[in-house]
Amino acid sequence: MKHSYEYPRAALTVDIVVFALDEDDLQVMLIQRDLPPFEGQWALPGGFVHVGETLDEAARRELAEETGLVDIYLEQLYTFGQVDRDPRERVVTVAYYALVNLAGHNVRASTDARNAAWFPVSDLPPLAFDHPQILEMAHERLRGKVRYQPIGFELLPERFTLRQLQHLYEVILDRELDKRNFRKKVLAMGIVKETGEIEKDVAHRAAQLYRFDKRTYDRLTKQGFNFEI
Amino acid sequence: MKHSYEYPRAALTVDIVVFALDEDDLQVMLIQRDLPPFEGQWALPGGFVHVGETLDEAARRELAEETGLVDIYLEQLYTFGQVDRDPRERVVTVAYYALVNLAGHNVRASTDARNAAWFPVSDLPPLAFDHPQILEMAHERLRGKVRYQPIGFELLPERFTLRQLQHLYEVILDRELDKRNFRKKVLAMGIVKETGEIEKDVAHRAAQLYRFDKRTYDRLTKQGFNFEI
DNA sequence: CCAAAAGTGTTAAAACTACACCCATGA
DNA sequence: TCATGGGTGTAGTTTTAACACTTTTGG
Repeated sequence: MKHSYEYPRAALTVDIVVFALDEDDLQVMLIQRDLPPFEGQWALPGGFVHVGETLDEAARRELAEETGLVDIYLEQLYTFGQVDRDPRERVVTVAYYALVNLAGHNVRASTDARNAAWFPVSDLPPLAFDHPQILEMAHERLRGKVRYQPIGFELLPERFTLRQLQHLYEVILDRELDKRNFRKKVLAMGIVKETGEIEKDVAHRAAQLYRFDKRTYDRLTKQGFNFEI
Repeated sequence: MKHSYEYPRAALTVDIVVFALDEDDLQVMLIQRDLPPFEGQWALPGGFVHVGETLDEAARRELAEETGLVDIYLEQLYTFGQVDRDPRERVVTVAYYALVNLAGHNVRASTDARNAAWFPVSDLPPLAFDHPQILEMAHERLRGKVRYQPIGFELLPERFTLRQLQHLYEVILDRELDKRNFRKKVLAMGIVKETGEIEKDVAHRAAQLYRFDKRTYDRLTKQGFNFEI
């Protein structure tokens, strides 16, 4: 207890909503708590911000420590400061959301005796603290953001089929899209490029593999473009 | 110095970017600092978050204390946590932005021996801390948000002319809009309603006064509508 | 040869853009 | 009567939405 201040101070934490996409669903990574409060319950990965690190650094550090995820897309979401959101004391948390492609990252199933697991956003266990609210806001932000920035690509492997891309949008936006119109739109925009390769080991006609063309995207973004699908 | 913790803690503040609209410009309210660091320089209104209040409450309280503004549109922007953003010690700030209509609010010119004043965003004085960065992000958010939510109405008096509304969009988006197309679009959307009243004391034909129709807006928002102008 | 997904065009409706003149008012 | 901004319509273009069949491949 060597650190004293004239006025009481809130503790500062970060919490991260990590999204990934599997065959059918948008998934979220949760950690099973091994300490009170909410011992045994599921919660978002996160932890205290050190006094010598930025908020982004804290989020990446906690993510690495608790889930093993590194080098992923990460963006600040919102800061939650309800007075009683933590039963122990005043804790303000800066929430982040992150996007990963399941193929490219090995997720540690368990770390520090903690249990980490993926859950579909449509079927979540009870969550600790105000984490349901944080998760809901992250999901809404993802739905909104995907309309005017192609961040969705972060959820796919480097090479992907147009079907995968369409599926991604259908899952995030929660509605069906017309295949022909979707392809027309995406190809006309020029933000994906053919790789010349095709899918392997599928029990039907193999699809072309595409990659995200960041150069074209960056150019379009500066002019302010609309990614409505 | 009675408040002790096991680990060092960052101080937590709020800062608010208050936008208003005058005849020609988008304006921002600034406060002249009367204490070091940056004594005498202009800065965003803001201050420390008390341990017993939420972040929103802190922002509204500081705004009332420093500028006299109450009951205005206020929304959280982003949390800034660079380690060295305050030269004294680690300070994390939760930034907000606010929108006011100049007609409806009396702004205290000076409070607590502080000096408060409006500056056009296009011509700002040097600012303390990382406040230029905060202000830039707030401006960008306003530009972006105005495209899919009619928050711009907060900058106008309750009754306004379509010319005023168009001018607002022109200032925020920083480009000229076609008068006929603008009117067509706004009226077709149905989010403004005629009041039957007309402007007074103008040296030309008096314009119809309209008011924002929040009911229609709320209905449209739920269906996810597009306010691109 | 069957199942499963890939791939491909057209048409009608809606939305958008560009553009110019007369009107009402107060000074 | 003049200066100032208010108010109005149309036509060409672009964008969007709806819609079904053939092709390829592996099992």
